[in-house]
Amino acid sequence: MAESNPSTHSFPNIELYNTLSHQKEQFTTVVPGKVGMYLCGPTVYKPSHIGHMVGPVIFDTIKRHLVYSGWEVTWVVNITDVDDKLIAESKVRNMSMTALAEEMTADYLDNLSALGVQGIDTMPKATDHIEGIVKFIEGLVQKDCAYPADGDVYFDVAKDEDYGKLTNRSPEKMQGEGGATASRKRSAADFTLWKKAKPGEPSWESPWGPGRPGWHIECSAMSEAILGSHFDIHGGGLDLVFPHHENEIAQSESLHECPMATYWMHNGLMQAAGVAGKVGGRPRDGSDTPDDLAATKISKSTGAEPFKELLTRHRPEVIKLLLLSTHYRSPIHFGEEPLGESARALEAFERLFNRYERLCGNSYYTLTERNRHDGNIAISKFHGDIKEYASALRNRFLDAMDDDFNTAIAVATLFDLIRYINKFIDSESLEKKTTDSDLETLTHLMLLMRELTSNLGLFLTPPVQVAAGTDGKLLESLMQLIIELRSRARKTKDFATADLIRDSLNEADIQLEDRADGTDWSIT
RNA sequence: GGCGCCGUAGCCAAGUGGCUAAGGCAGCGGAUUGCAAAUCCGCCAUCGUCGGUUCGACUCCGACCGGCGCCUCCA
Repeated sequence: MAESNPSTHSFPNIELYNTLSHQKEQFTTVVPGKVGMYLCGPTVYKPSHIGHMVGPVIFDTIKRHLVYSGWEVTWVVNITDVDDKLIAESKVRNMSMTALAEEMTADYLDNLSALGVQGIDTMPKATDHIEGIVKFIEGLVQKDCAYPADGDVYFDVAKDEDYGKLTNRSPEKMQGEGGATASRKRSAADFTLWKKAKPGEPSWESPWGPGRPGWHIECSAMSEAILGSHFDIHGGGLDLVFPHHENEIAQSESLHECPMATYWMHNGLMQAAGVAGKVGGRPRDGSDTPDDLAATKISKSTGAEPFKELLTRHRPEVIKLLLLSTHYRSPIHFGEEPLGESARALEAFERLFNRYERLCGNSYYTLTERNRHDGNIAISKFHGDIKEYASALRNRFLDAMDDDFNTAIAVATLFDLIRYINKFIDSESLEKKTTDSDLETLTHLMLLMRELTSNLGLFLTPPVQVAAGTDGKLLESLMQLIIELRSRARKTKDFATADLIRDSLNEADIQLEDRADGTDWSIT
């Protein structure tokens, strides 16, 4: 039982890729046994699209794996609720910035909830931390790392010796924001910490007059307030590496004189598939022009559809499986075609879950989600070849996750497990006769599956029924009737009628599956 | 122009200096089925091109070709 005491825990070796060092590093935490993790969240001025969901899904899985492995994790995702874009959009929609932010935050939360992203511990809003932000800027001004200019405050890049270390840039080579602020800045690379308010704009009092925070400062101030001046993991999309994270490092490390985060993790960006669902790369043949193959980043400017619209066509689980089938640092090939493939792949899991439920009477979704420690113990409940297989498969899965959270390999092992369990059911003819011992083994195998799918954050809750309520009952009884009639036809070898029924249902997207013990139906 | 990533089967996508280069989708053959569906078994790649390093490279280096991202708001 000493194992349950964090101070005596032995933690697995985890390696993760650090953008700062451009290589994989062994994971160690600032405070033993505890992990502080900060992910840059959305600016809430428009409904979120698929791109906004990548980070949360991936980091939810990362948190799951760390918690599963014994760490105590605090995960922070910020909400940027004050910003130029919010001000502009609230004018267009003739509403207050606060109301707009609340509406879009609610949209964001709905989407996270649909995707089963459950691990976020706190979601600080920038407007709740103005005081801390002002103090942060004051500290920088006092240390002469920043200077006020006509109501604005700028970070002085020249005072930060290692500015650019995250992205290998030097201030001299950068063009900077330019425009109206250029004349007030000492260097083009200097960036805004505090922005003077124009008449009518939302503003807060400060030593430099009324204004609002610049883009980067909130993350520095809020991460410090919640996680401390040096925490473990800072994450975000690859598009945030520069300038956002570079500037966060500059601010925080100039003020605190310690590393801001030990590990900087960045996820790949969504790519909209080009023609024929292709991603790009080398030309395939003379007929393919590069333009036809081009994949491009999905973003607000390319008119990505709101996530909620996507959810009307695709179940959250399908989207999640697609996201996890690619390594998090790679670009993700996204579109209707890949989503369709993901949906077909997903069915293999759900058919097995249904099969298990038919045999054992238990829903897969009620099975216990084990942690790593309990999973280690549970492996000993298998015997012989099955034990060998289960143990090897589980190790393959865990090795992949320990190696920079390689969910692509982890998912692949799951497909192997599906085949293995189906084979077990087939070879023992469990559909025809079962013994207690067989069912016990089957349940242990399914518990292993459960342990691993929950680690990824997959199949947490039963799929929402397409037809619910009274309509569902009506449909159910109609289907029972139709199946009964077809069954009678089959018994009298009237296959023409039986096939007519099945084909007609097929055209209505209802699929029948005949089994020894009856006929199942499902909506495709 | 500067910084960085990538190019693996029809499509998607892992991976390794040398045993059989994961897995998914699609396809083909077989078992099973009244026929299907599902399930199981089997088949399906020499890793953009050209050089170099090496006993040996798809994996390391170089050049070239092609794609993508960042340098401006962006998850």
